[in-house]
Amino acid sequence: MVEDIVRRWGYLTLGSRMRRIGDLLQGEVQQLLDERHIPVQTSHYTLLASLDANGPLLIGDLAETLGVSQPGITRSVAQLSKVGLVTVRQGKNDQRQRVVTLTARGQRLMDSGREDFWPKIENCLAAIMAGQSGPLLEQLDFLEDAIRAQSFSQRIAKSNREGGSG
Amino acid sequence: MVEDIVRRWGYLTLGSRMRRIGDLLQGEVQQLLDERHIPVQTSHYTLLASLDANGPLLIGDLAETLGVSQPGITRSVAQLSKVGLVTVRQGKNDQRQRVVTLTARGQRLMDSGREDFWPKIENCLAAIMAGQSGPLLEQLDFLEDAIRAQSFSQRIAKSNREGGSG
DNA sequence: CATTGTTATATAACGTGTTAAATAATAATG
DNA sequence: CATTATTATTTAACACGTTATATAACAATG
Repeated sequence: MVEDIVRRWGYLTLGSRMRRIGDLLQGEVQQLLDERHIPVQTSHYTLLASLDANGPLLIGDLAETLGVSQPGITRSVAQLSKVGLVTVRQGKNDQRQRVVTLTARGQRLMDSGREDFWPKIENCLAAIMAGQSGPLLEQLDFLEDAIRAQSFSQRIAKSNREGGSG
Repeated sequence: MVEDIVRRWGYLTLGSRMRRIGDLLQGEVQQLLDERHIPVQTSHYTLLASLDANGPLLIGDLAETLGVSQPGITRSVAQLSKVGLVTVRQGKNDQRQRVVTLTARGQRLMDSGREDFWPKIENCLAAIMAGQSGPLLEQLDFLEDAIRAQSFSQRIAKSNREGGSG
């Protein structure tokens, strides 16, 4: 049996470790989006949510808000525009600028997300991590195990059966 | 001023958050590798380290150990083989298998890493995170701020000046 | 022993991030 | 006002992960 190097080596491989857990988490969220037939990639969802929170933004502002590079935003916006969730128009005073705005459909998506989808994820992770307060590496072990043990989808279904509203 | 959505939204965006910090960390390690003229990508380094720890491994074993997909390993091994850090030979009994082995040069790289490079990273992160034991999100805030405040390279240079051996 | 299934690896196609260089609008300067 | 620098965005090339599928060797079965 071969051991999981990335995990055992602690800080030395923390970078790989965090990316790996990040991927896992994004996968879980993607599954939830797919189940709800929300036609969006997890990464794009964050972009839409930023527009929902801040109103129309420039490409550069989005890059700054989301902490990714500008070319990444250009590509995401192009895809979201193609599926009709955002529109892009030129800046009024400065014609270099591109202003990205939620369409009515995009806005509806965010409205329902705010009410239903977002709290579910928030609760799910809050429940997993409740009471955890120790060294980072231990909390990461715990989180990774928990995600692999039961999907968010299952957790949410279970909490619906038990609690109703939570 | 636009706020950092990924950070403020806590658990909802934890996936993006962890990937982002993972990328940051890998970038820091990459910088250290570059400074030492170690001609390897951070991600490849883990693969080499696994071979160092476990001895020769099959492609599939590497995938399992490192927690990445098998095609990813195939590609990494091809690149490492091209730069002469590993060799690949066919399995003796089972000709489908490919056995990946460190070359002498690869082994030397790992030997020096074990003595010099790895402890530096370990110490660097241990120093940053020393005493941190609270909710995951707070520790992530702390870690991200710390990395952005001072590079690993600077931290290590500083600790060399002060402590000598640490 | 030809056929069929399984296993180990490779290849292809894609997603999504990056940096570097190109483009085009604006601002600044002689 | 022509020229040069700066800024906002796009395009291109690459890194590296994924999943789905192809290939080729091995194992099992009639």
